[in-house]
Amino acid sequence: MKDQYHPAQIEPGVQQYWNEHRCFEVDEIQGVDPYYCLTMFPYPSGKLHMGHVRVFTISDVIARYHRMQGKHVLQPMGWDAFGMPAENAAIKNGVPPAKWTYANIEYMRGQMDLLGLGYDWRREVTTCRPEYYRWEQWFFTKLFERGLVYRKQSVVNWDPVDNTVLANEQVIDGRGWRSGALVERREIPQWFMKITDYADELLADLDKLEGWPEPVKIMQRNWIGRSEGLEIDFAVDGDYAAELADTDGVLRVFTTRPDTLYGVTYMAVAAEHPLAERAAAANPELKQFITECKQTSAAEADIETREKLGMPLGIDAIHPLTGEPVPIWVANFVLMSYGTGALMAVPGHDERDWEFANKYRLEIRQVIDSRDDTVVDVSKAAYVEKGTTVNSGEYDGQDFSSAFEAIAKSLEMSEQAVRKVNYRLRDWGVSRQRYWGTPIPIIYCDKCGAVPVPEADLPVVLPEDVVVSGTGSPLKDMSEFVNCTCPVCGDPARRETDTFDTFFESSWYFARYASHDCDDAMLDERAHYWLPVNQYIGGIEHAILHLLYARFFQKLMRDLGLSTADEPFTNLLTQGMVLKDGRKMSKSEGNTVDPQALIDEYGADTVRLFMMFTAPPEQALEWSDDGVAGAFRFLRKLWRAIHGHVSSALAAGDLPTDLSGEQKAMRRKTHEIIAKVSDDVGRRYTFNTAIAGVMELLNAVNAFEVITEADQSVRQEALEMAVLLLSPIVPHVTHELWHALGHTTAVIDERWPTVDQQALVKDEVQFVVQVNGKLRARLTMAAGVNRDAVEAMALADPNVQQFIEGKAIRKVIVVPNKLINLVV
RNA sequence: GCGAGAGUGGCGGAAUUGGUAGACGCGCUGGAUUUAGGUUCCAGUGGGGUAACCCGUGAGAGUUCGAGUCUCUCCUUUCGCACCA
Repeated sequence: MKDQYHPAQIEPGVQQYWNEHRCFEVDEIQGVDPYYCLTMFPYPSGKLHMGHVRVFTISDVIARYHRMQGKHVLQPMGWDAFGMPAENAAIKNGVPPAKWTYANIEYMRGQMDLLGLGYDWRREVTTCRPEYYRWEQWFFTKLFERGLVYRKQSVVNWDPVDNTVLANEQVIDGRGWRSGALVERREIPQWFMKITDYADELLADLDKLEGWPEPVKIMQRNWIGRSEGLEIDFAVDGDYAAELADTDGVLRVFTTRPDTLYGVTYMAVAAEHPLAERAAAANPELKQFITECKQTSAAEADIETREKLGMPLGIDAIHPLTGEPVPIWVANFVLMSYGTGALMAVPGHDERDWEFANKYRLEIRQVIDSRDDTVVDVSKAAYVEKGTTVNSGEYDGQDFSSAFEAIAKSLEMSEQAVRKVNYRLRDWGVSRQRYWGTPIPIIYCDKCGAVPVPEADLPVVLPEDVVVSGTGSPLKDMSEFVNCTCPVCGDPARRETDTFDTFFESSWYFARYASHDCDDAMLDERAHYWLPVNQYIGGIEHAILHLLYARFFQKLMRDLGLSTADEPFTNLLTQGMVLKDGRKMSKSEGNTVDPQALIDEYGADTVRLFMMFTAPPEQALEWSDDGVAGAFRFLRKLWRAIHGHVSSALAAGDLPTDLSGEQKAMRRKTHEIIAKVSDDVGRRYTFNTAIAGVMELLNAVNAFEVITEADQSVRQEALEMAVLLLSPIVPHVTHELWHALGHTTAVIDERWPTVDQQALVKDEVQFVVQVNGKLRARLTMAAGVNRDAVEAMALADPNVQQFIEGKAIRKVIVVPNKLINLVV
């Protein structure tokens, strides 16, 4: 054993050992306990950043820990390879996106290997390869046959100068990022998937996901946003049959509060609503207003944070119960994509409606009174609680549910309303007007319409040798791609040039790892062996979209008979970001730290240790150069301790049965730490406290004086345990140290240590004595001492006496083996 | 605007079930060894006070024998908001 720790001299050799012994290659062996540990696969952006290093290390530690538990562990890796950055790089450097992407993958894979990450590389999945995306094209055509996909008009950000669709990210302060032009919302036809058909199941199954963080489940519940209410039809005064053709000639709105129907004093529609368009045709001022309304990005956050503006259309709706005319307004906060793009406004009992009414001097009418003493004054603020109906004609004096029922029944009878379950969740628009993505496998024929590409003609291969200009997809100009024949009638036809949302690829890759090389089906029986994923790890930023889409796809794959699992991920760990100086590490902030330089300087183990020690995985991690140096120092200290131990003249044999007090204390510490670290790693995933525990153990070892062979044996045990407990986190150095401690086996093949309960037995405990909840003494007592004895000891303490002198003891609280509180 | 988190020494964090606030590490101070030092070792390190002790977990209230932990109000901040991945 070398007397100094030199990571550069050991890490390549250990990695070579893993490769030669194929340590991470796992097959579908029966009679073992499979464990599928998965990291969210990265976008190949160029080189690894600290966020990658963090999430990969967390996963690798979990995978290695479960391997030590005797599980048959699969940990695969792949590339979410389609996306905008490749197109941006192409515009900037003139390199085709494919070439850029493949080069990045090669480089990043090398970096992963340097970090000692234990992947089964045989299963690597790269989403931009036809072998991968052909199956999602196939899947899409199957869903088309089942009626789960459809095409409709939908809003995008339109750059009127570059004549191109922009992503929300490409809209900066309402302007196109390249042209600087004011962005408009524009409607174009796009493909949608009916995720709302699965809304109820996606909602209900959240309750089954016991291994998911509660906040993520809450966010998904709120995102799905199931609400029960009424869809109410308001007749419109005048002939608007054409504009309202979709809703049978009426203005249809959804409400969860039909009990407030008598409080409706205006209606509001979205700028894109046909009624608004119609009214604008005859009113230039209104037309101007609607144009301005549309001059924001399509992002909901932008729409919702704008100043609330509106204008009357000069059209009235007819109140379905009172027959009164109700003015219809266009308002910039009404979303065409939610509900029917129109709403009934009850300013007395809805905050947003109130603000709008207050601003435009619209009538505010109270129709709900409180059920307690609260004074309701709707001229001051909206009263949004459920209460008792007032000013509601024959429905007065009812509580929420009876008013709801009575009004619902009445309107159902007259066919002016239906009960409806509404979702905030919208169908998933999967079309992107971009080149670097999976071609949507659809052919447009003048005679036959939109026709899915037949299975025999799949994949629709994306041409990789292209020039990207930044003004729309190059596919549109490639006649050899666009021109084709209709698979139904054989007439000349045109191919769809839009590509899939990249969330499409990331919604099923976890399943493909199991069947990575299957070339005659999307998945095969191997998927049954591995799915569902036991542990999924990734950034909290994916809490809603990616995780919801992946859950949706799992259910679709199940319903197509490809998998049996209802849910894709049994346990989920969401990891926090890596910050520097309190800010997100990013190129634009100019505060990135290159992991490569750190690996070169300190070795992979130090980088891994720092990442795991500095913060618990769910929290944001603050970068610190000094912290990295500290992690390195700890590994050097461990190395030195073991070097000193094995260089001593004393032999370590079996542990003697008759131990001294110091030896017992050392062994107790060792086994307390095994118990703590096992809980921290296995149950709590608090790797930071696990490492702190091993640091404590090493401090105790260094303070433990070794004179006899028995001492040496006690120390041998402590050092072996430290090495085993750290081995998932710092696998290279522990591989070497395990050998140094005299073992011929590889540490990666060792089992996780178990606690010797005998070693934990304590003769004495420390009691905390409080007077009125304040610490006044600490007393050492025999373990298991009874309540009266504790009280007597506490009362006898001179410092305690000082505080209880002359006062009556009213109450005594004893927490066994821990604390006594005297209340005076 | 809506939804979900977070806030504890100079810094990262610990306190797992309402029970000793500050484990472990970084930094800093003093000392020893070496003096080539980004070496190692020892001691100290929340604030105030000679001390006994008092104060202290974003702010304010509340529940409790006891609150960093539970409840309410507020402030700050991070993430997501459907075309960033």
